[in-house]
Amino acid sequence: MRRRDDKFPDNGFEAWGGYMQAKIAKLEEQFTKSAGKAESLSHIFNGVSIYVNGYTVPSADELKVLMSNHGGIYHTYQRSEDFVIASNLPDTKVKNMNLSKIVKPEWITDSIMANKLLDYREYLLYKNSRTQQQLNFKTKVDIKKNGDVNNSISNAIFEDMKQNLSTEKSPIATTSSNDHNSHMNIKNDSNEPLKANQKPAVKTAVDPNFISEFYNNSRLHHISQLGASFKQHINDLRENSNFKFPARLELKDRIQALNSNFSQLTFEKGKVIMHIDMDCFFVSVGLRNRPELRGKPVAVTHSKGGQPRSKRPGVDRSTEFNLYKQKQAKKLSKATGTHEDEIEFESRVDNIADEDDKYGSMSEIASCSYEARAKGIGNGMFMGAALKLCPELQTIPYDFEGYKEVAYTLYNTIAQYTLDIEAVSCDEMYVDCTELLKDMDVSAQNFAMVLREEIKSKTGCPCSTGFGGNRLQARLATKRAKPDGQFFLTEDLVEDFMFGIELRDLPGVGRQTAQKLESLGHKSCGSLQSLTLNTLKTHLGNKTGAQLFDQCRGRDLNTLHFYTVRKSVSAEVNYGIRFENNEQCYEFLKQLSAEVHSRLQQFKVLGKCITLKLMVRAEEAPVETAKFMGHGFCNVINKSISLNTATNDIEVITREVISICQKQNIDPKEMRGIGIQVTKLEPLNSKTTKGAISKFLSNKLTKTDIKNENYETSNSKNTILKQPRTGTSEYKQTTPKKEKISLSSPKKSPILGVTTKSPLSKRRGRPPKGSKLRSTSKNLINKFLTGHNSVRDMPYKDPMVKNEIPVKKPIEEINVKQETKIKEEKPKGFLGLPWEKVRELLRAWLDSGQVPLSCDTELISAYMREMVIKKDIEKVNILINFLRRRTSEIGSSEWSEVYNHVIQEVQKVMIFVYGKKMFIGD
DNA sequence: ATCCTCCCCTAC
DNA sequence: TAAGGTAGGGGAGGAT
Repeated sequence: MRRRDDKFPDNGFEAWGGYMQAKIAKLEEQFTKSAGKAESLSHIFNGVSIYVNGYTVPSADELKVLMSNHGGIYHTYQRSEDFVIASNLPDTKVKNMNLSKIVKPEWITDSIMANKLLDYREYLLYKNSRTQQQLNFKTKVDIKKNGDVNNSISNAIFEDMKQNLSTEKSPIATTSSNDHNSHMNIKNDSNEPLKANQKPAVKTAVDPNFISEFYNNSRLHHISQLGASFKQHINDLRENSNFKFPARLELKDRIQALNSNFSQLTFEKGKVIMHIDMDCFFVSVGLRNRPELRGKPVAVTHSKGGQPRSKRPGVDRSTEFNLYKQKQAKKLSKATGTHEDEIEFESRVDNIADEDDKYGSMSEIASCSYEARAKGIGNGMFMGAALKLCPELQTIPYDFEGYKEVAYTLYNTIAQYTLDIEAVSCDEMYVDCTELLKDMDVSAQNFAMVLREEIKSKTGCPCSTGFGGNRLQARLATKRAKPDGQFFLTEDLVEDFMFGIELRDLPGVGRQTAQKLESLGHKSCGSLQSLTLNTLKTHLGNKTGAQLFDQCRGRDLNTLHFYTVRKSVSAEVNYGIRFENNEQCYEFLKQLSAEVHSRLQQFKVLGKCITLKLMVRAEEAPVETAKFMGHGFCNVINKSISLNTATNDIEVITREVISICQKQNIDPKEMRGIGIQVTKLEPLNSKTTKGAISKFLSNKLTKTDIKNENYETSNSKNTILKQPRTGTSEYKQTTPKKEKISLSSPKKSPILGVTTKSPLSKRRGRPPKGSKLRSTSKNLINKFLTGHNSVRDMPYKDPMVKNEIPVKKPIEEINVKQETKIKEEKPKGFLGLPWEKVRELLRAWLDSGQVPLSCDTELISAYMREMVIKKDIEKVNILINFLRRRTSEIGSSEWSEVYNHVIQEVQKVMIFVYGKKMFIGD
């Protein structure tokens, strides 16, 4: 079934062929290096992809089987089942496989490459069907002239195809019924041959490959994905690190070579938090190899510049723009009490000319240089408006590969020295430098200087850093430092500094909040300080109000999060959505579901809640949108469905979203945007490792334990949630009986991924008012508890307590005993404590100078287990580090046993929840 | 009270 | 032409 093109590289398309040849040569090299077998790579174009050395890459299905036989996960690119290729297998594993049939993961690790290959395949498809035709060589010239092969390839090919196609019917459409043909991406609505003077219709979401092409070009998509990948990157680095940083030595050398002494800086609370951010990231990356543009106003955008276009029929920009403005005015008047007509505000659609005007471009500016900013241009602004402000504005294209490269360099540079990093986005992070600076015994100033220099020399891009005693201060300091600078917001500066900060510059204060605050008469932090906490809460809500109250004083209680856990997975497309009928809409939902499914797999999660987001043209809005293929002025509909069991099943997702969509009863012609979101996530591993865990737990739970009544049941299925009652009878007394869930209303454990819809809420509750924690207890923790804060006084926060959990009997387990009653007892008061209290408590316990009681150890273990289950493992990590340090300082065997026990307990749950152990340094 | 759902806001 | 994504926090208001 597979055909083969043995004329490679293509002789009629040198620039492109040459480019591909180089790429493929590189692949070959990698292949040869790892396998030692390959001789050449060439192409087939049967809709499958590349093949190696005369051996075909297996089909998607074959590859799936092959990979999974070796314990790997198969990946596709472009969401088209026929295009490969990547696995998550380690090299060694791949080497042991039949390599001549497998494509190594690193061959194609980037989407650009995948796209080029896809393009190439398309081209070959195309060429093959037109063997008699000579290609137009104009594209070659264009490529040369442009000098930017990477970015002109697709367009060049496409242009070429269009030109050739315009004289006859699409060759692809005629070749066969093979649906790979659809990759041609040339839409011909009428299915009639295109006339010579007819242009092919534009691509919309109806095109089978639309999603991948759109995502390829979407800056926001790239930013989002890349940002998320760094959160994961930091997680991974932390997990695999021994937290020793040999590079610090060399860094210290460089600092000492500076031979400059700075005074010791003091930051609030002795913390040194650094915020680091690349300066106009996209532009800087683009300027690396465009030195001639340095110092000029430059913007990164899709638009090539002010070439006026002819008007699309039906476009009515002013009507649409007015709708945006009205909506904004309405919102503001509601928020501020001012009359709609009296509100003045700036809108993004101000200053946009008509489509056929030279200032009419509605291409968004992703990033612009400081020279451009000086003229009033800003990120997110439309190109038309920007050109009005600065007609000499230079534009440069996106370079997503470059962003990735620079971002990785940035992260890996910092990660050499510390892993106390919170990734914010691909070009921005917070770093807790407290330990680092102390350990290296260097000044923050020197450290910043050398670090920034290193980043600049490695990436060719400038960055700025800000230092402060908390994340807010560090962030504001960075803003002050920009561009290409550093700033230290020391303790003594905070008050004055904050006074002058504009509210809009506070993180979390966006357009809406800023305008609301302005309507209250406040523009700066200094002025907002005159408002009371309650006033703020009244106007902005409890949390936001309190946050703002702190923020305008330079306070920030939020700590850095070094370890992040994803809470939702989604994919949406709000561009190019134009359906003729419901079938097209459902087909798109199917494809988008596939995208979401693929992401769920990628992140190894299942979800229980599926939300469909629809953007529908508002009745008053013109049918033809102001922005080409944009969504225009829309109403947004969000509808969600909660499943009984978490899933990542593509069929289920597709079925549910289509079902939701049908219920909305929307004219498909009016759809302008579609998104699918999956929430209430659970780790995929909790299901797959269930068997192993159970086994582990059964082994762990010896008969003696059971006899000793440490557990009230012999069934071990849910011991993960159970708190062993180690010895004392105190727990029994304190467990309020009425909280026991009777067997007659079976509830399932959420951690096993089989929670029914309701129990989460049901099983929560306060302890009965009268219930007292054993105040007579001799154990220290309880003394501490009672002495410090009576449990009843604590904000009793979701203790996740179940006293009794009926065990769901796995269907596959026939031998399981029938007694499914499990009793769970938890030291509720302790588990209800806020984390800070626990830390305090832990410290008090460790400093008590006494021999630890096992019941105290259990309390701590139980708390940490719950934290892991709640996926709050960052805190667990901190507590464990603290515990390790202190127990090793104490040095007694009892305390080290305490530590070991806690670790063991935590790891058990970690494996259960995350599928792997937590990294714990030594 | 405490939840859930839908919606808004913010950030990059 | 143009590529208006994605995740998280939080609030309003109804259901329980």
